[in-house]
Amino acid sequence: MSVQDAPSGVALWRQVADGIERGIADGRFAAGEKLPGEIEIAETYRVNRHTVRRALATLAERGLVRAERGSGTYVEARRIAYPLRSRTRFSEIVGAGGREPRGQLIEATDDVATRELARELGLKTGAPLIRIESVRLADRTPICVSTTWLSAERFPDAGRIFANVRSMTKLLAHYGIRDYRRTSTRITAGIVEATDAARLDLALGRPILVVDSTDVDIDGQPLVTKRARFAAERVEFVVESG
Amino acid sequence: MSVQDAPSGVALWRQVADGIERGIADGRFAAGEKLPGEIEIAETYRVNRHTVRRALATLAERGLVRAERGSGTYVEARRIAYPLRSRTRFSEIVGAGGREPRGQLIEATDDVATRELARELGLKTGAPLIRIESVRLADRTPICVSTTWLSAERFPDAGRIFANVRSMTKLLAHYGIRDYRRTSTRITAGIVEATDAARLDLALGRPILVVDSTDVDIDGQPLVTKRARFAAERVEFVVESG
DNA sequence: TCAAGTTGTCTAGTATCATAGACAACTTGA
DNA sequence: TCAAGTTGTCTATGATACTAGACAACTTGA
Repeated sequence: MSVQDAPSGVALWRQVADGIERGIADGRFAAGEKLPGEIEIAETYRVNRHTVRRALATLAERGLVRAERGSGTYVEARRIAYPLRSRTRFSEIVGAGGREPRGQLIEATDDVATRELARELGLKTGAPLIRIESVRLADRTPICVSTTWLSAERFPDAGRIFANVRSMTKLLAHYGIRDYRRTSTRITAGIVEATDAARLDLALGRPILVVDSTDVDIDGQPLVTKRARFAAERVEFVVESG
Repeated sequence: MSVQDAPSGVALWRQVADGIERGIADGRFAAGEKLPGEIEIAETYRVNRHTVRRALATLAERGLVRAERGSGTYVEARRIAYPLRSRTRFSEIVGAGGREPRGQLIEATDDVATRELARELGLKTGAPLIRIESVRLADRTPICVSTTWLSAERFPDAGRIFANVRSMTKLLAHYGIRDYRRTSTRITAGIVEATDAARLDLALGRPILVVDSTDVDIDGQPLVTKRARFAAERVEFVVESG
């Protein structure tokens, strides 16, 4: 960072990494292509080569690029990079500034906990739940459909409230929950089902990525659990540690 | 940061500041309301009180909160906080991860440079320009309409290309421009005109914020200049130094 | 074979980040 | 008036970020 700049709170290597990742995401650096050399990148961003190396190291760790000694660094990613952090919520991915984007609600209905859901939410099998179905778009292209379950006892009227606020963060805030984090993200794959195929505008028989995740409050108490189904041909997950 | 966490590249004080700002933006902390005490915030985020103080200091510097010694810290912001950084571009505000959002194109036409536009773009009066009209939404609410001018000589066919890529970053990338920054952001106010009122879904006679800005490439060469008109009752600008 | 260009790995120094503790200055309400 | 709670300021310490320079190891193409 130059001396005269006010500290942004975002490390330089992170700014460089984000810049390169943006370049990959919007196609300036195509899959398989060679990135500019570390020295050139350092000059572009006006930082030290070591800072560039740190940025590239994080991208390599996440599988977005691959460094070849003596040759160069190459782009590995092929689809939309979809970061999964321990604090991931859609409003954070899309960031501050504008209002948070909203999952498009399909329906909210009552449900009861299977043994799986009960274990995930720390409830008893058969406990009353609220089930929310929603779809998420990027550039008007459906990216995923997801099902969210909450305890109907802890969050009475959650379906009606979600229909109004249409945001999980606001829904939780309505119950006094200021902050929460994600635990136990599990990723599998499958074949799209008919209803999901229609919602995703996807042909029958196409592969999907299935993501099961649970959000807990700051004390570790489970709040909501979700199963999201992504069109595999449109996204690529990048799991981060932080 | 706890010892076991991987470094995120985002300073703790910045994470706390972003969290509080998000709380202000989505209404968890209403205007005029008192924030939790510094010690309580520190416990919520599990950081030192000094770290919280640094976060609050940046928010205070930007006018979002106001600290009163012996009493507490109070929320000042009233509308959507719209950060204006020297590197502001919409894709950065909205962040990485999803695809970048796109300004909704209204029309792209030919134009010629007035003396004002010529000075801003480093061209001669009467030079051929391309004018792009677009509207920007947040949660389906129109936030601003903007007019963008580019040199028709330097960026031939820019209107047609923008109609395809619908993104200023991609448009510039198409001409080999990897990086650019914003200079000379000027903010004034006015009364909405009829065409803008319709596009903003705003009643006639309502106030607007007018933002004139110019983006330059990494060598300081002017690329594009814009005039954006914001519905004043929906946004609040926060000019940052970085 | 060899030169040029690339990534990998050291050392070292400065600035910032984050924690920790203590106390002052001030406001509020009992 | 006074106690409790708040923000403001100071010192101190260790960890991390960033820069700087040098050189090794390797790939590519002439």
